[in-house]
Amino acid sequence: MTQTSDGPVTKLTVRPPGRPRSERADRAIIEATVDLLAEEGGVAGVSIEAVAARAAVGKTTIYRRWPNKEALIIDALAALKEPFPVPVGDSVRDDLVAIARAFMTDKSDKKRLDCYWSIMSGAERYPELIARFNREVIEPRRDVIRRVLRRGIESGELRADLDVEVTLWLIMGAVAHRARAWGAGPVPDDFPGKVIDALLAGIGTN
Amino acid sequence: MTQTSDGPVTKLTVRPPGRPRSERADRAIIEATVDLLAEEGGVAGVSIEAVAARAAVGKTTIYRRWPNKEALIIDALAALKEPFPVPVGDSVRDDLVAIARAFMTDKSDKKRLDCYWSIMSGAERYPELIARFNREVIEPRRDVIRRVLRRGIESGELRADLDVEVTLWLIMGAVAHRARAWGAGPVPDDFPGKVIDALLAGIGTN
Amino acid sequence: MTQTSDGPVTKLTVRPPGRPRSERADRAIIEATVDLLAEEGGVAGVSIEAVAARAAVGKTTIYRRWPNKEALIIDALAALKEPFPVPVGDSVRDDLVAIARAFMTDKSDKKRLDCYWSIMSGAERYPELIARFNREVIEPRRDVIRRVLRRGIESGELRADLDVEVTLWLIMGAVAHRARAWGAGPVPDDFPGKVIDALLAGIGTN
Amino acid sequence: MTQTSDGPVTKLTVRPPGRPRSERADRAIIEATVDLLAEEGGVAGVSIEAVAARAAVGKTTIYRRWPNKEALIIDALAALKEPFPVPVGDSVRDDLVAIARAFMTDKSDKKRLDCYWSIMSGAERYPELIARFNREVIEPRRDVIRRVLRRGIESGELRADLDVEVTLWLIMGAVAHRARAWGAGPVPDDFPGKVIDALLAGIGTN
DNA sequence: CAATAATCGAGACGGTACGTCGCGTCTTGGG
DNA sequence: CCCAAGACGCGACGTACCGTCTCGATTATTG
Repeated sequence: MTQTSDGPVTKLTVRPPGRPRSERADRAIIEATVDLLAEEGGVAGVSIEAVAARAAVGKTTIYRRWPNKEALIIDALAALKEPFPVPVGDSVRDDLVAIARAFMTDKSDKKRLDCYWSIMSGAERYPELIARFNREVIEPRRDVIRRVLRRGIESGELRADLDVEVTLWLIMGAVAHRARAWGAGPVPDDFPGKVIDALLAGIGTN
Repeated sequence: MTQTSDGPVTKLTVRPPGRPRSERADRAIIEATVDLLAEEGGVAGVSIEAVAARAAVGKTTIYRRWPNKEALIIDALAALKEPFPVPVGDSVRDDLVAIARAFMTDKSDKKRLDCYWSIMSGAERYPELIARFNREVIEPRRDVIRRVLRRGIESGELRADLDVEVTLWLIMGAVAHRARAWGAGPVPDDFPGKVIDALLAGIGTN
Repeated sequence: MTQTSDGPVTKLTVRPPGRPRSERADRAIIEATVDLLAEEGGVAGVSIEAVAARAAVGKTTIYRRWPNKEALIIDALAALKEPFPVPVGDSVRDDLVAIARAFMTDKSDKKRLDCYWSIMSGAERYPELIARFNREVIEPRRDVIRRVLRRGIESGELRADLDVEVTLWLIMGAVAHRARAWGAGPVPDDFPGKVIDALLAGIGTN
Repeated sequence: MTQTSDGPVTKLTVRPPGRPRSERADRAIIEATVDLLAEEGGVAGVSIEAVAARAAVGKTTIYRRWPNKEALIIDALAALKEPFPVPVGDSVRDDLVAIARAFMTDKSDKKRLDCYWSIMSGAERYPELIARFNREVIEPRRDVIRRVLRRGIESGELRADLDVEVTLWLIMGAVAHRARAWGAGPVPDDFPGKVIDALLAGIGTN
């Protein structure tokens, strides 16, 4: 820190010497990575070489920023992450349906959904990736459901003795598994509603 | 079935000419495949090269039997597959809990469960694999639940207007997702019971 | 040595197990190397990648045979080496002229001459290369001149007190330097004769 | 020639605006280049990167002065170039021997000789370099020999029908080739004398 | 003295080649 | 005909330099 400044210091980080890293390259690399992740359908389909080619960037430029493919994809993930609003509708039931529907079809574009599952596929080869993905993308969304459930308990719409975590697994599990559609065809439009209603009413006779 | 033929039985199956394939190799390959699938935690971790090395077998010996990795793993899967009995207990509730518990922890060893999830992870890189896996391993187990649910409807233990398929997704989803335990730690012993009870009673206040 | 043979052993080397190395690849690689050496005009112009591409061969196949570029070029050199006949003409003078002319223009194709100088260029970056080149290609040719000179001394055509090595440097030096034609244009046809004649007669007045 | 101007002399050269180029950098770069040329033993061993590192200078500082490596080395060469006096001794023979010896061992240090051959090695990868080197360093020295030869012809010490150019190739070739000493060890002290004497007397028996 | 302008070192840029690894396939001699 | 061994062509890996291109900082001269 070479400044002898007086007054409130505002510059907390000094720019390092030399040519600064190109933000254009940053963006191009992340975009190329996300595109390949969605198109190739899996972490394995994303090669640094392909990313470099598509981003019109030298491999060096990628390796200067990320030590390996996993790290690159983790950061590309961040580009997918975006705040998921807590819905506050008239009823908890409608909110849960809305969340389920959003999660299954993702209101944003197809690319994002493709990436989600591409990442889940690669899974265990890239444990750090899956961990961060859960922490930064999945868990926030689980938390949204958690809040709605707690609101429901307080408002009396849901049972007071509800086990929130168990309910979370029921909702997330049904939604995520069905969305994956392992050979079961596209998700019917009324599926989210049916799931939540079944869950609310229970399947037992009293 | 290679028979050693005794007595007057006419030869129904002719042994092909040349050296017969080594059954020792067959077993070693399948075992190595299953081990790798469980250990490496993913289809990608299973390379023909690695299987051959672990089975102490030439790569040719593998490729003579299976056209590709996918086919090999499918057959290795069969080694894991075993009949899943339809439980007929005193109550449908107990049966469902038993099924859920069995599915999550699997009666047999850890290896089997690891393989299940390794395969699910591989996902769309190996569509044929996942398809056959669903058909031969998953669907039979879903069918067991289906039967129990139908029995519950008939016996009056479950609601008459129950949507069986939706219920299936709820049970299977919760169970499978939780078993995968994406960072959530080991499955508590009472989890299956809690899930089924929550589902039976419903989470809404009538 | 696993053979229990009787009689005179002829098989001195047993073929190693596995698929034998492709002689076609051997040839293609050497040829591609020589071509590139001649065309690109320098060791630096020969890249393993380019050799592999031109020979329609994987890089692995090259690296399996040679540890690095230097080693490859050394062996490619051997393909250029071919016996240089000791001329036995009517006079030592004519023989020397013939040798000089052959060395400058090389009776074989242009490619060989290009390679010679390409190798000499790379020189110090590849000391082992230049050493072997001298030993296997240059020195044999020097030896041819040496023999002719000795014959001349015996026959009385050359001075008895001739220093053979010094004479060698004179002949080889003039020839090689002029052939290199550092900006001096193509070698005139009568140059070899002029050099040898000047050398024979001496430049001094008695 | 940057003059510091004194007295009434009108300014003939105007110092350009802005920060003047560092003469320290100039010197450091040239010195580093010469050192690398001698040490690495070849044009290829001289990389701008290496020069910049050794001169403790930014690469920009080099590229601002010279458009490419070739140009840099050409200028570095100039630092080596120094007038080569035409010897006028008692006899042409002694003069030739002196020149030959000087050329082989070079009065100045080892570094200079190393550079000479490093440059000659680089050859056709750097045609402009070799051309200028010949023009500015080699040819002047050839010219010195040329003058001595002409003087010898006039004085009757050398044959009147002498082909000066051919003789030049003989002397320069022997000297240069032997100095390069491709594996032939250090140059014996009496080599120059022997070469010139052999050339003067001729190797033939009249 | 402030403005101007070319310099400086540092280091990122796109690119090419390196030598290595693992893939799935092919091709041997021997059992 | 099977088996092991291992070479084949291929493609991606991560590294090292290359020559070029910005940067902020420095250092002279000029208005």
